[in-house]
Amino acid sequence: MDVLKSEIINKSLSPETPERLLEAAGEVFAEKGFRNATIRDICKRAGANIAAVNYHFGDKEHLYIEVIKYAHRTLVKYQTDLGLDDNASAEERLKAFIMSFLLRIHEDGSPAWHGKLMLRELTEPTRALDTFVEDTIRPQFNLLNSIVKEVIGNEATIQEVRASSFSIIGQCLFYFHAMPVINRLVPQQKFKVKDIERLAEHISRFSLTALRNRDEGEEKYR
Amino acid sequence: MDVLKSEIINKSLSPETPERLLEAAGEVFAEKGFRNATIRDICKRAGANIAAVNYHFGDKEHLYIEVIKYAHRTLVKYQTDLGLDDNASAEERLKAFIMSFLLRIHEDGSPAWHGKLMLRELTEPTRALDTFVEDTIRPQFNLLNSIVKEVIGNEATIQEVRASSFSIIGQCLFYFHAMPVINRLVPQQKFKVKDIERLAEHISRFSLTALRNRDEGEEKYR
Amino acid sequence: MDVLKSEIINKSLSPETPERLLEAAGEVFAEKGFRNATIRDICKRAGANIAAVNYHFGDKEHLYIEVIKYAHRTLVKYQTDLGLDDNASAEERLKAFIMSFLLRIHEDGSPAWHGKLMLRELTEPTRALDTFVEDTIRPQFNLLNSIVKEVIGNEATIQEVRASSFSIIGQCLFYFHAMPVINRLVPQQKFKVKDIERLAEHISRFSLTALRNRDEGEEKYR
Amino acid sequence: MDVLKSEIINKSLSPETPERLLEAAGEVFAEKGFRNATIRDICKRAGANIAAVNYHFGDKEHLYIEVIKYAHRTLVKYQTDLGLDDNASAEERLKAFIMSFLLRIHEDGSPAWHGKLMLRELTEPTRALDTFVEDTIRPQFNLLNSIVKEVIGNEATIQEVRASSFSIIGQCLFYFHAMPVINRLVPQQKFKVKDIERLAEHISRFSLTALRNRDEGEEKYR
DNA sequence: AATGAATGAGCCTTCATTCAT
DNA sequence: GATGAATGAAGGCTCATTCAT
Repeated sequence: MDVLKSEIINKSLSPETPERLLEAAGEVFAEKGFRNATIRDICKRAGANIAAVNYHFGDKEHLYIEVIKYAHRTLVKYQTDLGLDDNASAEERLKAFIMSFLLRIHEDGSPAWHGKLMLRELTEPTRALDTFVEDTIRPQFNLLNSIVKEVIGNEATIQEVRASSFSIIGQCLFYFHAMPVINRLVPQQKFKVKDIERLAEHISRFSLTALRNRDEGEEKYR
Repeated sequence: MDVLKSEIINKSLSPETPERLLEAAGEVFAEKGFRNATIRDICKRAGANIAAVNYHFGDKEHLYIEVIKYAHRTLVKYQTDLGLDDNASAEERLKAFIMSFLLRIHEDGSPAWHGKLMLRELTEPTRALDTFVEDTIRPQFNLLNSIVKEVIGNEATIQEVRASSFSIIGQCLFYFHAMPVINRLVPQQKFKVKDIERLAEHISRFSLTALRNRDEGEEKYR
Repeated sequence: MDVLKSEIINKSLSPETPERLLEAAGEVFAEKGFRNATIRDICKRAGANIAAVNYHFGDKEHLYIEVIKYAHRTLVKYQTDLGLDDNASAEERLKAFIMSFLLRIHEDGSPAWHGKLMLRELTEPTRALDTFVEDTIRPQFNLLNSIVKEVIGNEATIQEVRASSFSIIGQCLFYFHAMPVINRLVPQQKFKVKDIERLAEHISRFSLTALRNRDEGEEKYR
Repeated sequence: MDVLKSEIINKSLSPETPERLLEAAGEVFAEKGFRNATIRDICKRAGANIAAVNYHFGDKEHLYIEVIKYAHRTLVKYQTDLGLDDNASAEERLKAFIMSFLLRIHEDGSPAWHGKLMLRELTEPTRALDTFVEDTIRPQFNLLNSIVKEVIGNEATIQEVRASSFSIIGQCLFYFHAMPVINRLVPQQKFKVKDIERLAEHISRFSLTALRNRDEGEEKYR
């Protein structure tokens, strides 16, 4: 009986059904993927009726699209400049970018559903990917490109800049794509914020060293 | 009609049912994931009856496990030393490793199902991951670690070596995880073997530069 | 066509789906046994969709359990004292017990599904048997024991009482277990209420005679 | 490997495939019933190929029929007079009949598959029941009737005799039909040969007492 | 004479969706 | 505006049976 009561209280005090559905759906889609997620599960977590998804969003796919948009809005809201002042050096800005990137897809050291969902979208793209790329990813990519270009210097070709950006992003994403494997290869405790900082440190150093000494590599390999 | 004909040809000329099932299942599992793959689809592609999976492999999960093993066997079979002689330098071996790694998970420029399946296993690990890590991944990881250690020099800690290996692998994997996004960010024709070579070139240079000048980074960031 | 019509009538006038499912499932389980009964058949008889069982009862096994409980409730509801007044003799009560027992598992002279289902549960016990024994059978058994004890007299051991009760019940059950054989050994018309009365008469007489003259048997056989 | 070897040895030393199939099928049919028994299981127990049943018996149903016939042949072979001499009294012959009946469907205290199978045939008759009744049951029934008639005396009607025979058989069968319930009502150790003797003792006494004092019952109840 | 592979029908269950209120 | 009941299309799996050797 108390369960029922608390559910009712929850219902009246918490956000309205559509937002509760979005939040619940975000978790479930992130965890199970689009097809393996069930509407029943989502509705149960949201404390909503089984027909609520169809009622508010039409069908499962439209719910998914709205979740992607919702995730983007949320990310944008929490996006900060990480305390950089305007005349920070390119090196500082790169390091800040990496740290921000890592933090955004982690939360309490484990990937938040926003991050997980994006990773899914990379690996198993749906129709939502197009808007997702244009709204969320490309701005970030352009920002990173401009930083990289500044570090390398103006003589760098656009191809070189892009490839270097991908090298940097690839390093970051690896720690989320491959977490199950990493944990098996190098058993360790849970990933904490502390570890994210160390990780950002490593990736920054590795990448900056590569970028700054680019001419050396060029001599030997071209 | 052609479908029928090719099926008949398949049946009479191609390998026996179990192998046809493994091959078909590999494709489908890679494409759809374990749960979204249907036995009906697999059997149809293999030109086998719907009950064939049950007969030869017991159930869907055991089929999947056998597919993972089969993929491992196939990868090992095609593994080569890429023409390195015994006294190749660490730099040469690193570049060969990267090239081999990229080639092994590509086929005609797009990820072969062996590669795709492994990526899936990274992102959505199943019970097969444990053996997969030990049989397939750890040996490669150890090999890479030893190469990296030789490049950096003996003073490197094990943590540094591992982090650097992850940075290298991360760059490689990015081009498979994120292919749909890459294609949207930088529209291009299909990924061909030629592109893989250029890619290996870039990753090698980027990584070697970072490794060789490691002490510089250390001064500035520690 | 009549089938269709009666189905429509059923749907609108008859009890709600869960009860219709219980009733239909009772018949089918009784007739075919748990494993041979098909959900399709049950749903068709209940005029319900194939997914109705899953929706209302979870799965086939839970439906079965509920059918057992439902049968118990139904039996209890129809249980009467058969018009005995409070100071009826033990003999009268035994005869009433037998008559009631026979009537309860018959309907129009042939075993109703409640009865059949119980017989099945005896022969092929499922997990439902435990509760079935405690809820339905043991109370009846205790009642019979007390009547038997009163007829024999207080000097009877508990073992003797039980064995005699089993002898009585055995005679009753035989006419349901073995009906197909009985009909072949002694061809006759359908079993009617009239026959049940005659049968109760015989079993009562046979058993009472045995119980009342128990000491005689004891002399000769012990 | 040893398993394989011993199987081969078994195969060559044990009876020929058809008989091994009959024996195995008897066990499985008795345990699971006709429909729940699987050909795979039967063949595995018989150490035969999955296609052996169809090869030797045509199909599952014909195998079943042959099992019933086989069970009859076996029963007849082991049937004895239990050491009665020719001028034994009706009472002695009744007791012997009961003992023989109980023993025939038990073996080592638990129902052998011959017995179990017959019980199944009573409850869920198949097309095999007709021959089964005529070949196996009716002779026994006639024998019992003649004994009962002798005990009661010649004035008994045929209806009375039959009803009494059924009362006797019913008592016997109860201990096999209802064993799971009996064990729950009166928890006890396993049923041993000793118990069967005691049981035969009780049923004999109960029934003889009833038969001998029949006129008393008649007075009161008719 | 006997076998292992292969078949297709049918079962239980799950799921997104729709209906009636 | 919102709900619980109901739907029908698959999906995984099992089974008796047949095929090819």
